[in-house]
Amino acid sequence: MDGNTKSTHDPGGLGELERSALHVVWRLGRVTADQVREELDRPLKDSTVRTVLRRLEEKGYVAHSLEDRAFLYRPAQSRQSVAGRAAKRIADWFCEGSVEALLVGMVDSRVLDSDELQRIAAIIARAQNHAVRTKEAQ
Amino acid sequence: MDGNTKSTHDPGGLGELERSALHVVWRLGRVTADQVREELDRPLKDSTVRTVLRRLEEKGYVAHSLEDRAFLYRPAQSRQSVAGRAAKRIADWFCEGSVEALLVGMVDSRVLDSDELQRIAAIIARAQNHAVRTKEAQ
DNA sequence: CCGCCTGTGTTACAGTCAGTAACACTATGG
DNA sequence: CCATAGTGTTACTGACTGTAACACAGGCGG
Repeated sequence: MDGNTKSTHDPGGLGELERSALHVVWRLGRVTADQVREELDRPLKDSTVRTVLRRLEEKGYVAHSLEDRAFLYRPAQSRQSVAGRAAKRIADWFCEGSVEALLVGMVDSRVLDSDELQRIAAIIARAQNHAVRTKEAQ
Repeated sequence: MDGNTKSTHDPGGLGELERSALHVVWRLGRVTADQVREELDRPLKDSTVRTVLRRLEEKGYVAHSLEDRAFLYRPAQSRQSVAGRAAKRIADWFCEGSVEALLVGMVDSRVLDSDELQRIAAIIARAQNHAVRTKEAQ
């Protein structure tokens, strides 16, 4: 088992509890471990939640600062960014990196409707243009 | 502990070797375990590859049939389908199921360019319409 | 001044999964 | 009837995650 096989796993993969905790951090913005614990449906010990948050921090998903001698966690990456890069990984894994192929796959497997795709593309384009114009105007 | 926590993992998640093997199956279409082994860069024992293929079958990614008293593996799901549904999972996990939000995230995190998205959407729409018209014509 | 409360640091264990492979078994052709 | 080719079974290891206990430190009320 030479073990050199390099992180056999999805790097930065998240367990279910880790995702739930991350969601809480995203939702509330700045939270203590205890607040996270309260938000989670499962009854968990304090130390459990703190461990999860620490691991999330090690993985770069959240960050913390000391506020009033207590840890305040906050997101280190936006939901969007995480989602976007996760999608990119999927494209890398199954579409040789082609995002186009991924979109085709989504339409193909009825995860996404072709009309909807066009609609969304238009919306995004508009938002983008608007942002650009707004920035240029300043 | 209690162990009821339901598959703490990415369901249907694939390891690196499993993905590689699956790619070989997709590429060659119908293969024996030994052919897969030859295609893989890593030097692996026959039994290793057979185990991987068996697990891929258990997970529903490939299927096999006996041909000339040897196992011939073939894909059970298309690359597209797997990619599409993997993307859907990402949307479920990080975008509350909204594929739209996922696409926004991809543009946002520069995985996908807004213009490119529009271009792709147009291409897919054309392909779709063409397919529909072709089918209707028959 | 001292123990208590609150919050952090550290360590650990069990379950699951993926990578890897040895060994046992069976049928088939020579 | 045996060698060979191919399948079935079982196992071990390391990583990752869920889960938590226990230990430690610094203010605060008495």
